Amino acid sequence: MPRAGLTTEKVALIGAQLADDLGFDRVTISEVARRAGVQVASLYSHVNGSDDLRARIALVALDELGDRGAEALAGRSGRDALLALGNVYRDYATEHPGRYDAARHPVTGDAAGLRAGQRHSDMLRAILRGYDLAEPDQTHGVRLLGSIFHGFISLERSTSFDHSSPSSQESWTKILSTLDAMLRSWPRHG
Amino acid sequence: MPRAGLTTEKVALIGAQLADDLGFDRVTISEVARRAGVQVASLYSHVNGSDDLRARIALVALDELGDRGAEALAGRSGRDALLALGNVYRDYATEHPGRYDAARHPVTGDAAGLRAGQRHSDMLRAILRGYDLAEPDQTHGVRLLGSIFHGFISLERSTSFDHSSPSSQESWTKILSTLDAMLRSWPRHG
DNA sequence: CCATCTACCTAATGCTTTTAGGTATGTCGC
DNA sequence: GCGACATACCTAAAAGCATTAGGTAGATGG
Repeated sequence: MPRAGLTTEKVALIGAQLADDLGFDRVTISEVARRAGVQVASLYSHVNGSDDLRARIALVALDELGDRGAEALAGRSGRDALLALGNVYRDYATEHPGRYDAARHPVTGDAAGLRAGQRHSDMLRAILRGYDLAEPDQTHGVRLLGSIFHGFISLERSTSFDHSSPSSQESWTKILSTLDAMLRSWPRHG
Repeated sequence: MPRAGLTTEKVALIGAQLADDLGFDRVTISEVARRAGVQVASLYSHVNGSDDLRARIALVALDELGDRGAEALAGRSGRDALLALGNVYRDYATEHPGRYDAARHPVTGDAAGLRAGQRHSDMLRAILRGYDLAEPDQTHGVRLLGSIFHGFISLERSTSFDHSSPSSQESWTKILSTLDAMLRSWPRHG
């Protein structure tokens, strides 16, 4: 029997695929082993148990999202940047629902997780450079952006918006436009 | 041995308590049985397996949240209503983190779940009566409200906002004020 | 007080997680 | 090529959770 040649990274990727297929909360070491063509116990050389596997899937997702976000933000600012990053998150959640859930999973205390999270808040802050916000309003703005992005995507995915008019897409567009207007006129609402 | 006198409702409440103690994703039929002082198999007379238990916990949370929301909205309108309902959600998430997660759990296809969800979107729509929004903007507004409420609470609870200035509370206040302003000036954004 | 209902039980099966310790495969220095 | 090492993978076993089948006993109502 030829060996599978697994690494920690490959195990995490198989887990990410599994999350997209079955849902993040249905990810199991056993199923990863099955898909890798390997005995269950063998995975414990690569991953430190079930929680560690989930944390590594989260990291995969955060990194992929970070890469897409960075590319989307390059050369854009203001409203364009806002729409571009929002769509990156939303499209990623559609394409990779399991990975998106993983990314929203609290990665408590992990250094790599903190760094990945930092990267995302840095991107949000970069968007705000196109608006005229000084601290502490800039931080409030980062939190507002994060709340709307993740809140909308979460509600949309829980099918709360389904089967009703206007379409979810219309609301998304309208909300981001309103958010843009809000950020532009922020100082006046002090 | 005196019998425990369980009902489906009591099992769901024990599950809800368990969710708050250990986390919603750590809720297990075995642990509920342990806390109820009953054999595991006995729970299957009250609950239709693990997924059904989780769905019933979600329903407990949605109902409790609905009751608190209805009370908070009584006699308030506009900005007051907005702040009151927002604080209901946020405080509930702080007091009952496991139940809050349960409430955000998609309850697919259940009639009671749909009804409970409807109640919450009705409350959001009631808030918007204090602002001057005609359809389809009213629906957009409901979705914006839901996104910000749940998005902020979710991010705040994943500790993304910890250990930094300004405080999470300041951002919450500021964001709700901004939201109020967004809704008041909505028509002008055509 | 007898019949009925049902809350609760024991027993058994199968799945997942995790640890302990052994085997064999790939690689590197000589 | 050939020992020697690292480690990817294995078997085995123990423990926990989910679920089903079928039986027992405590409450309820006529």
